Amino acid sequence: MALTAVKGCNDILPGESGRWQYIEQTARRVFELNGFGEIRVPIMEKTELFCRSIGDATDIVEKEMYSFIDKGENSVTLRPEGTAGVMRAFIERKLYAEDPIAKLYYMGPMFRYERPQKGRYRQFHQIGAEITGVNDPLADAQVLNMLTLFFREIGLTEPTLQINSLGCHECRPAYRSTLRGFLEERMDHLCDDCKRRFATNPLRTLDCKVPGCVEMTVGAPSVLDHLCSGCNDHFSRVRRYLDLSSTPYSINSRMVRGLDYYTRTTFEMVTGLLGSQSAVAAGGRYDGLISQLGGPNIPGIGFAMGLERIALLISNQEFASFPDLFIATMGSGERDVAFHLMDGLLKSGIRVEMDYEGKSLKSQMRRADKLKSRYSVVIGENEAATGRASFKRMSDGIQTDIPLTINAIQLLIGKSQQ
RNA sequence: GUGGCUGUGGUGAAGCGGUUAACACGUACGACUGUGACUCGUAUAUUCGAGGGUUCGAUACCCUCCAGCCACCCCA
Repeated sequence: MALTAVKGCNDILPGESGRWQYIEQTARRVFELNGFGEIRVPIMEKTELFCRSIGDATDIVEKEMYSFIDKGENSVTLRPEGTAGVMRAFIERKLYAEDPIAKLYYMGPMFRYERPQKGRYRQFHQIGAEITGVNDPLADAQVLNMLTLFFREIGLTEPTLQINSLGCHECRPAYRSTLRGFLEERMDHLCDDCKRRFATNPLRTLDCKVPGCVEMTVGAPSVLDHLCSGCNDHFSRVRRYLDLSSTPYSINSRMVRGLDYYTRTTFEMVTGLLGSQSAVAAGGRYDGLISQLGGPNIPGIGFAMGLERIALLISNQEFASFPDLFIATMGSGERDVAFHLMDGLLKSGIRVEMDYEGKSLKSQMRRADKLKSRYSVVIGENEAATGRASFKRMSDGIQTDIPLTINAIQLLIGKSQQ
């Protein structure tokens, strides 16, 4: 194969795109119901934006970014996630000036230079939502309820909500050193990865899969026991609101984030059905991000969900649609008649296919069958002359003789539609 | 970046040193010269991911590369 797609980049073919449209439409409906408006931002940003928001020391920034120098010698990067660009726009376009409370959603491709595997690609797609300007845990709860509603609407009960609190800039550093102290004593028993994590991100040792590490961290101090009173109060109110709305969740005090900007509430929708990619949606609060990017001191909370992963979870559902009518023709003069008829029917919203190339009637009928057309009609000399034709219902072969007019056809097709 | 597995037509695959590269599905056309599905017929890989090597001979054995999948790291 001479020309192939870039590694880890996929084509979504017509047979599959219906599934994607369904996910996107459901998200739009649920998010807009909750008062969110779509924001469309570039898929490319200055590299610096991601370094400053996601964090210089994260894996995303250190090794996964698609960055390059453009002809103006600026370093630009294909966005590895959506929040940074949305917040950049929020600040740059001064959306906060009119209303500090913004509820925004976005969808589109993201890019990370990783080895592809199940449910993870170099170009992947996310749908995300953000609320700015609300400190109150009500915002956290609304976001979580909306996410839960989305999965219910999409027909999935499997992913379950897990929540945690990572504390704030006050209490997290203290917890970090407490945890380090705990780990230091067990250093010798930790795996090599965890020894490295000890330095870079000690919280990550808590969800290491190596049995030895799991064993060693059994009695590890929990973030939730080390929250400051503000964070503690915030987290308990989030839980209260979730209980109030009967939103199912579980607390996972070992849940960690890969991006630096998260504070307080973090959450994931997790599933056991996607191999090692368990998270189908994830997010959290990011109270310091906007000011860190040079904007006003406004809090935020949001999430992103992975379209590929959701598409895998609903891959058993069917989304195909079929023609209402297939017009077969006998000669070139009749094809003119058929084309004119097709045009009129299309303009009145009836989905029609016809033969394009003057094939045999047999071939045309086979095609009508293959396309799963509901009806077919043959237009020959007779029909063209009399203006009447037999419309065949493909499911049972029953033919109905009606005039070749838009109205009559509309009536026939509309009638059996219900 | 690391590891494991796999690469035969549009698809699923058999073949494992000498075959017309089996079979099935799909696709196209036909059997009815005005009607699909079922049935039947015909066609559909000069070539086995690419390049080397071993051999009289390699799709098969060896090496290198490439690609895909899955896993690790990390993550949606």
